Amino acid sequence: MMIATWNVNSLKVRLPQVLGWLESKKPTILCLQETKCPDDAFPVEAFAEAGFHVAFSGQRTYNGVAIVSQEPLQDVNTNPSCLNDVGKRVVAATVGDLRIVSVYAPNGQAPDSEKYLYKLAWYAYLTDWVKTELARYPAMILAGDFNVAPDDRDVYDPKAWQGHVLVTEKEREAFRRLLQIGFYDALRLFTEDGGIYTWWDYRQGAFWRNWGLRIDHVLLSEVLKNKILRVEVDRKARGAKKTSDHAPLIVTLKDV
DNA sequence: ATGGCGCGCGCAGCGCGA
Repeated sequence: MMIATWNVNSLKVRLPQVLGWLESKKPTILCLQETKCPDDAFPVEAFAEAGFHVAFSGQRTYNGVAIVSQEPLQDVNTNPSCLNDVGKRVVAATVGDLRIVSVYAPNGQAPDSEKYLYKLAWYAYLTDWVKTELARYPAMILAGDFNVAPDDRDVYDPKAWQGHVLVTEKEREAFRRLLQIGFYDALRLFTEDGGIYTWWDYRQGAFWRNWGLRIDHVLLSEVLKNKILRVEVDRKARGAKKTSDHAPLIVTLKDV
């Protein structure tokens, strides 16, 4: 099976590109973030015509997450109660034996900001909730924009980024605590190479200079960690016209 | 040090993202 995650920075603007991508890649599951799309405006029909089921949780202007799946989605949870969150940042659903969670972590703005404290608190809530969820669903995948570059290999210029949001030690700790409850960073199971990024700034031709960060991740629970065939970033999608500033991250698993 | 781009909202220019 192939599971992908993509922060699309507005599903309304990106819908044609997302549908084209689904048609060419034919992923089993695609998790979306930053749909910026209220639930009553979600393009359910467009996905249905393309042969995909959807689960979503969105709002105007900000945030918004979805799961797009070839197989029907069951036990959809759009509002984990212990997440205590005003933003729509998590949606979970079951596909066969797999529990899938599409995640959009807060950005954090700046290390001395209220939003940064909110981000750290949000990670603590997420970790608590995921722990409970993992006890119910041993085969679990968290896929999304975690807004943390786990270590300096994941940053194009660690010195320039030092002290900035996305790379601070507290954020990295929060991310590691999430992993410690029983998850594995799929890319790091596949390769130890640095310089693999999923986001590039729109400005300064950052993509063409490969000034990027690895902040989108697919996290696999223990029972799935030995099933990886391939992990790749679809840089071609990032290089397209009218693109998101994130590229899709694709994980292929065997026997799932 | 700042803003640089793109989006939503809404019709100007700002807040926000990362």
